[in-house]
Amino acid sequence: MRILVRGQRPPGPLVRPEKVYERIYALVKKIPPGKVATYGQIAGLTGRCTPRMVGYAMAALKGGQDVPWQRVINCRGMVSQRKKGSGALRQRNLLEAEGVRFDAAGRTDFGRFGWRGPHQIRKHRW
DNA sequence: TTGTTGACTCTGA
DNA sequence: CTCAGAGCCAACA
Repeated sequence: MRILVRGQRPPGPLVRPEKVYERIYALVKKIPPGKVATYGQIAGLTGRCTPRMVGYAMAALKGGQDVPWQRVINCRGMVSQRKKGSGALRQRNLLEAEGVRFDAAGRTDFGRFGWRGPHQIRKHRW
């Protein structure tokens, strides 16, 4: 029996990439202002998808799609650094404008700003 | 076709 | 607490 590890995809076929992106974007749109979700959280809610793919979907976003990409951060509560560009700084500024606070180490408090999910999410479970 | 590269996360040391 | 290694897989050259 295969052990399910967070950060890795559950067994079973992946849905088509386009569908995955659509699902991811639809989910991200549900995150209310002032709240943040993690890549892994979105991946888990999307199903059959990995956190990396969520990050890739965010990176593939083009302007004018009305997706609040800034509300997706990594599992450590920090804004993920980009390889290129200054997107991370912009993301942090947008979040702070929504009321999300970061400590001196650049981390936010999931207890206060973490999104609970569309209805009920099962934390630490796929 | 094959390599390489990420806006990730987990485990173990 | 930090750090490295492994696993993941779509996009790109």
